[in-house]
Amino acid sequence: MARNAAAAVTSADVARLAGVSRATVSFVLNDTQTHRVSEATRARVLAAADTLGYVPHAGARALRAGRNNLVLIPAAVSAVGRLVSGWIDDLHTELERYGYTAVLHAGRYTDPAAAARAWAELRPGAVLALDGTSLGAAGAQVLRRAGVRALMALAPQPVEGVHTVLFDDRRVGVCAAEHLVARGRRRLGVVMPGERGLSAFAEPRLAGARSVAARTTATVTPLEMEYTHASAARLASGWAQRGLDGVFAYNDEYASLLLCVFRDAGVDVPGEVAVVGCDDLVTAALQRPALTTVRLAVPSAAQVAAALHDLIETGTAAPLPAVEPVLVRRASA
Amino acid sequence: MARNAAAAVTSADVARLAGVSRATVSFVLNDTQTHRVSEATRARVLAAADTLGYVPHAGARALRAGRNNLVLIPAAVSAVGRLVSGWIDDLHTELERYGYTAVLHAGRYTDPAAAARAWAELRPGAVLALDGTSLGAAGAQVLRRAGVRALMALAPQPVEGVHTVLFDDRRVGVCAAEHLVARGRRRLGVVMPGERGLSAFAEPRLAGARSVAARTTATVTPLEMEYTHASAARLASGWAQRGLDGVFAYNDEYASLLLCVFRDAGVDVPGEVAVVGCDDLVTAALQRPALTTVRLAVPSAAQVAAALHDLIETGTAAPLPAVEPVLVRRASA
DNA sequence: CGCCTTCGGTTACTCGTGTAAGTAACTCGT
DNA sequence: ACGAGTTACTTACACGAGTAACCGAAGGCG
Repeated sequence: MARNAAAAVTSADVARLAGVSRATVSFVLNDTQTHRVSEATRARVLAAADTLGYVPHAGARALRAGRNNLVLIPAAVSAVGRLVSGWIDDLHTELERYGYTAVLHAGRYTDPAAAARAWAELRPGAVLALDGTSLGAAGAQVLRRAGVRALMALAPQPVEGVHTVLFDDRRVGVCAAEHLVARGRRRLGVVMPGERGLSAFAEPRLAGARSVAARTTATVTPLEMEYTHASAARLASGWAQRGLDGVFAYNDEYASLLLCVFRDAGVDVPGEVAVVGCDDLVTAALQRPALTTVRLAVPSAAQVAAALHDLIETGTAAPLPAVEPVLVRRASA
Repeated sequence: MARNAAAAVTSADVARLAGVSRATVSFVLNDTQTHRVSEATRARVLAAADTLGYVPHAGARALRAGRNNLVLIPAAVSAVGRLVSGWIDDLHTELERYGYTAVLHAGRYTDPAAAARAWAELRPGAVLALDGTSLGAAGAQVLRRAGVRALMALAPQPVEGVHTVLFDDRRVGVCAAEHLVARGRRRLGVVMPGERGLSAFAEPRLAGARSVAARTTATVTPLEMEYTHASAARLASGWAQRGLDGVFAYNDEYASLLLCVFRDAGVDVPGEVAVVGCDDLVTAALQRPALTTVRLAVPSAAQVAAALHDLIETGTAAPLPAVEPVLVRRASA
């Protein structure tokens, strides 16, 4: 296998084989309208490119054009729940329609500025941050200076220089906690998941629940929990002495896990403890007891793709509707 | 907001501000050992880079160096189950240690060659395909010609030019079907999920189950199913007239969904129908009845990262152990 | 004083593309 | 027959970064 010998094939190779100049190759392959090429040479060029297996160099193209067609979505895969995974796939498809290449990247960075620098190196056309904290005003400035045209983020309040889709995780916590309080619960637990990348969502949800407690007679206790049977079982086994009568379980997956270990430990739901999840996953309605949950209405992938395209092309886009948490009441709370 | 005016800051800007040549900037920022720079100017350069918020242009660097530090993982997010999502995050971290930037990308391509071309445009240092079909010999050649150094894939048999980790989804189907047959089941159903990107896994699993049927008295019926309550309920409601006594449910998530709708429809598990999942997720053991499943032992993220690094640097790497399916027996089958 | 090193820097070329500007050949209208 | 216009292509440069080769000044040594 002549790996090193077989250097990457460039448009110059295609030009040589087709017996034309490199410029002509470029005109043909990009279908440039301002220049005409005879059908004969056009065919020769296409044939040459095909036999050589020519693929343009995105880096070189980005260098020349000053931007590329990447859309970077910084997010840890495990932080992408079932709720958004389908949505992200749809977004891929929508963006492809505009000619963009969507890409997911989950680095483990010490601070937001370092993360922004790493993203900026790729010179993406757009950056779409799904959590509220990873793209702040400072990071936005770094990316802008690096020539990134479109910055979009889900965030609790408008960020300077970023097209913000308003979404406050605190309101999720408020929504869940208010429901629990309305159902007569006073000693609330809030699950804090251990998985990577989730604290950015979990912390504000906890804060939201606390704000509800502050204006009522309720109390809030954070409950550290890994997404493992052992960790959940540990929580359930010592449940009696905690004396909690309501739990907001971060999301439906954690909630389902809790329902299982509560059942095994003989803790009655919703009798002894009411449970609220989040995301309204397919399985939520199928749990026994059926899971009360918070549904999040996210703008459609098509809307987001269109907005990103506008941002890249014109620098501005119509504001997108805010994400509203809606309580879906079922049997568990 | 002076978006267009504020052109991207380059190393030339840094050089100007620091009062040195661009070469010196490059030597300082890359800490080049072969050239010495006085402490004074080194400090000036670093300060200038910092105040300007300079970030190198990955494309330009890739152009010059002939390769970049990207590791491309082509996979749809929704096809990445809970099983591998944590693994992929770990892989991100491990690769970062070597200085690589891992990136996930899920395009919807008409054929594998088109997909390979799209990936090749980015000129990644490595491509890691997690499903057996997306990276064939033809795609490998395209990528090789584009200068991609490391190609790695999970595949049922060695692929020309690709560092293959042997993993045959058919064996998953065999493993599940053999267990069902051993438990006395003869009329088997195999769930074929509707989600994007899953057919690459589901088809061979079905084939594996069929091969078991072929050498026994059992029959196999494919069951089209979406990951929705409605689709699952439809399957459960017409269950009696199908006359099936065993199901391999593709994975644990589909299996859990099935268990729920079977329970609601009054279909007894495992009495009337035995159910086998796959992946051995956290929730599998917690289902009622506890879910029998197939566990897949994947090489560690650290092992894979090391192998990719070796491939990029030296062109060869030690073979990784094959992925073995292991049946985990519980109550549902 | 002449010659060799070392230090600290610069100049100049390269990577692969896209495109503005230029050019050679051919057609056409009067 | 000759400028004008059209067609079909080429030449030349820019994008941002890395680095081999070069270069002047200072220091060391006989």
